[in-house]
Amino acid sequence: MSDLLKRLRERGWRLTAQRRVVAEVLSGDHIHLTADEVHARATERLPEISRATVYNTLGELVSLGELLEVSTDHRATRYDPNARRPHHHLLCDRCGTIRDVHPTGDALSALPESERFGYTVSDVALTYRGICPNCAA
Amino acid sequence: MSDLLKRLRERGWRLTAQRRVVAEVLSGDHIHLTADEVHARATERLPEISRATVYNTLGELVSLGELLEVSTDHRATRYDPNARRPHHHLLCDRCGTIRDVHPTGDALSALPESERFGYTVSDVALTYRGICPNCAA
DNA sequence: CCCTACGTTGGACAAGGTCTAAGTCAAGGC
DNA sequence: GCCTTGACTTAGACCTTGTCCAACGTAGGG
Repeated sequence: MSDLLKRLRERGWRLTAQRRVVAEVLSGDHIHLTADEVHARATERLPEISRATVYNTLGELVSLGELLEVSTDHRATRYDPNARRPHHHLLCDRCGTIRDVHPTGDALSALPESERFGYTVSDVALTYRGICPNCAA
Repeated sequence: MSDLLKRLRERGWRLTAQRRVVAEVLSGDHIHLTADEVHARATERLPEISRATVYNTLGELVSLGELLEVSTDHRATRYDPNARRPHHHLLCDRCGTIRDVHPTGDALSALPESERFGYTVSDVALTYRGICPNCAA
């Protein structure tokens, strides 16, 4: 959080109340909010913050590599603040809850050259699906 | 295709011209159309077919397990007719082209019990990202 | 303390998808 | 073959998610 803001300042970010609030709302583990949820929580602390600013800020954080976009299904994109540590996701099919997980092995190297079709492969996303203990009960 | 229609009849599907056309449009390998693309191609063969019917039919095929939804980013969901053979996807970040790929190993078993958080895990989706040879040139 | 370029705002707009009420038609029964 | 009926289709309104813009506000260098 403070770390994040510091890094952003060093990269020429102007530090506004809105950006601070968005960064605060996103801090923590296993946080995967939609843009609207970020906006709702930000509004609690800074009532006048606009949707456009939330989208702008999220977009900037994504291109700076501080935030990860997670698109699970065709609904709203979620944002994952845990972008600096590589990880994958475990998604509950019923309630949509997401957990960060760390499978064994390296998924990237599991794709043989013959299956790359000439692509330059740079990244891989793994999403496990299932039912969380809460929904199973 | 004919196989597909036969399976659907056996499951009580009423066989209409619209459903036939949607099934036809989707047949083939490495096909990953958006709902709108399906609608456009279906319209060539059956001009009056409506968007709602295309969405309905796609949704039904997905719940019958004949079609796979692929949501790559926040843009339109794509539909993959290759649902009966397990496979994963390789996506071009620039133009959005998707290829079906078959990595080595079993991604499902790569998630240790300690990383399952009590979830009943049933499925895993792997999406490789990169640049396709066309866009690289 | 001022200036100015960067940031924020609200509202209009666009794309993707869902819903509904009214009309149509596949297919089983005669 | 023809009727009947409930499943299917239709057009269009509507919703959600996300983008764009022109006018306004302000962080931070000088």
